[in-house]
Amino acid sequence: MGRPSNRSARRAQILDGFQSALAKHGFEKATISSIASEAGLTSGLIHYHFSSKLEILLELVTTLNERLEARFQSYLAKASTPAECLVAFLDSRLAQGEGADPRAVSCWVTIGTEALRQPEVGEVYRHSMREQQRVLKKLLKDLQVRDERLDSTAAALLAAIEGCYQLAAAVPDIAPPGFAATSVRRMAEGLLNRKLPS
Amino acid sequence: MGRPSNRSARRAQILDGFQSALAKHGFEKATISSIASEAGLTSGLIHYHFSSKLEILLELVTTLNERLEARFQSYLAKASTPAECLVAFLDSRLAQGEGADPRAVSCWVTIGTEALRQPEVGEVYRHSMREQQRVLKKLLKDLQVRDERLDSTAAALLAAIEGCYQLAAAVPDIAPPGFAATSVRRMAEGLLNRKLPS
Amino acid sequence: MGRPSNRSARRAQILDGFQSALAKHGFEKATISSIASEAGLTSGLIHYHFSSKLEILLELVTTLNERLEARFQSYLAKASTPAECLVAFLDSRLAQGEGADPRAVSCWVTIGTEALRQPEVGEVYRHSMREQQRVLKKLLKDLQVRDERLDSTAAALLAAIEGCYQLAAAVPDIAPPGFAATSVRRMAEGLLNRKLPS
Amino acid sequence: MGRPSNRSARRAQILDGFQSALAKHGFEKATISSIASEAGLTSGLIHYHFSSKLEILLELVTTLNERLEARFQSYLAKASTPAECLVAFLDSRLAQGEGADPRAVSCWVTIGTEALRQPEVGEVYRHSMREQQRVLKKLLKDLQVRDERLDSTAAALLAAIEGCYQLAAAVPDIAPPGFAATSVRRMAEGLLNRKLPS
DNA sequence: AATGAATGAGCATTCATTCAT
DNA sequence: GATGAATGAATGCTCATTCAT
Repeated sequence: MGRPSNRSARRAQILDGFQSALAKHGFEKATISSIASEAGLTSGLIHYHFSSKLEILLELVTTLNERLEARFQSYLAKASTPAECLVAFLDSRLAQGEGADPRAVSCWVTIGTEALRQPEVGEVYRHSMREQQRVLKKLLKDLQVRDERLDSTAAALLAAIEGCYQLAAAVPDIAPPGFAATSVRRMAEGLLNRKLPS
Repeated sequence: MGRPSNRSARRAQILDGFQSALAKHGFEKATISSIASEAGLTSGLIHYHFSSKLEILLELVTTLNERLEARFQSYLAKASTPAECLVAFLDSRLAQGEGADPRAVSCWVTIGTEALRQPEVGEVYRHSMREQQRVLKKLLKDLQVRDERLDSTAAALLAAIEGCYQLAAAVPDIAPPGFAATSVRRMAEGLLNRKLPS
Repeated sequence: MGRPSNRSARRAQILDGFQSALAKHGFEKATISSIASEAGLTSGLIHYHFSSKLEILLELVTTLNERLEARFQSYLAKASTPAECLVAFLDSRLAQGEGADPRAVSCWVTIGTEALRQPEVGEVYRHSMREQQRVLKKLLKDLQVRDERLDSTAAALLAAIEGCYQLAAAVPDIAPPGFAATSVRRMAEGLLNRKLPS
Repeated sequence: MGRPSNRSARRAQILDGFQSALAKHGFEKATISSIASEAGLTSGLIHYHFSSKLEILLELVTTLNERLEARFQSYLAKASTPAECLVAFLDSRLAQGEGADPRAVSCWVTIGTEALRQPEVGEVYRHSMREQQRVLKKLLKDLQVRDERLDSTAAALLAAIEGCYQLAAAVPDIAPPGFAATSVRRMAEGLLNRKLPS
């Protein structure tokens, strides 16, 4: 009956190689053969599993989103009050330690820029940001944030998070490691005009 | 005797074409010929005035920094208290209206990603961020921020600004235009634990 | 499994095309596409098998050296006395007939000039000349040449050979074809102050 | 009446810059602007005085030939016997000391290779070699060399000289400096089957 | 005479993608 | 599934030459 399919394992392997190449070289310079070599495969095989470089990028966005969501759920498990839930969201994005992934941060920053050029990347990036905004708005609503402020408050938090990614990737020594989670919590306090649990 | 030099005018013209190409296509795809065509010049001339594409990028960073600094000085002229000075800094980066330049924001986001790959871009980008941090720390010190918090507070504000740039460029309709200045001021209030003038 | 490699055959084919292009146009003007067209291949393929034009040149030097050495060994097989061995060396470099290769001579003259500019070419060219000098010195020593004269005698013979190449390539009708082997043998006699077998 | 013409001085200055550039970079890479910069002039001026790079090269050949001829005449002034005249010829080409010019040697080697490609360079190079052969044949005839050997003997001496140039330029340490004049005299002795004065 | 801007063709090299095996 | 050869378009950069001043 032929050999068993290893399709999904190979695709994961390629995604992993792609992340390394993307973090190191950026999208344009993450050549198929650099991806292959990071993944320990030959270049011809990449196109057997993915029809184009863009398709790999799009799948990576999905993967990264799923990982973030999983991390959020795991933080959420320990939260009970609405304030703790918001902090869980922020921490799932910014806390150091288990689940933190500098390579993924680098990739995400790169994807964010690529979103400016490639319509399809823009689409999935915007979808991701809007989905996060939707989640945040629900959390903020539970914290009694007024409706007309929900959009901009959520957007501001997302901006702060993305900005922390950018700084972490590009100027890592501008502040002590781990400053991001604390600082964004404080910034959230400013936006909400109330204290949040630490 | 001899033909008069138009070097600096041409370089400015090329920089302008480069900004357009960079904002539209990103660094790799901002080809010399696309830069030339945006600038209304021939491609050979680009390399007559700049020795490499990288050199154009580096000069653009300088130019953008100078423009930001000039905008800051103009806002500063209307500020008197330390709190107003801080707001002047934030507004010079984020306010809509005179001096706001969406194309420059797009370029800056792209430069920030390019800083992850090209050492020389990384160097000037980090220099720019550290210089802004230095300025911010002085402003924060005047607002009685404790010394051990200066670094991370300044870094957090820079992160928020960079994040707003990213969102403005990639997901412009995530919040009403102009939300950034207001939101970052509120986030600053959270970091400082005090009100700021609007 | 997988497509069988034709790497070494292709590399040989490219080397052959390179020799033609080099002999006709010189190094700078032996463009990748002229090499490809001499070899009956497409230009992209050249860079699939060689990382740079320089690498092709360096490999050609190796090839030419090996061919000369092989020709020398074949002449040597018929030699018995030390004098005959020396003549075998000279003939392997200069005799017409089997193994003579005007195109290779042209290439070698070009390589000799390229050795003046490109450090890596200079290195392999000098290595080749020194190796030949080493061999010659051994032959000369067997002919009782005094130690303090070995270096300059060997160098003089090499100069005479290289000069014959240059003349053969650039002014072919300055003397009857085949004059070189005889003349250099006579010049060797002057250097050694003794007769050599013809 | 305008300013006085400096045409010939400028041409000489350009020729000098060209020699430096040619010796350093070879013909193809001796760019107009490198010539200009070696000459301390601006690039536009080169084409005011010479219509093309090739024209500069051709003029350089003339200049080098004239210099060699002058050196020969100065050596000849001290010669009386036919043998001394031949030695004067060889020494004018190879002796160290006054009039020796390593840069010119480098240029000549380069010109000799360029002669293989560019018809016009080939023409003047061959003309130069044939003219030298003509002179040599006269000198050899005075030494009683048989007519049927004149061509090849003269060619062999020219080959030895050109080969010494090549080695001096490309492998300078292959033999002690100044070995060339002595060695070529000995080689001439082999060709003539008689002693020559030292 | 002299300067330096401008042109445009040409080059080595890269790379996503296709395809034969 | 897998390999690696092959293609061909694209790109940054170079440079002789021309020309306006």
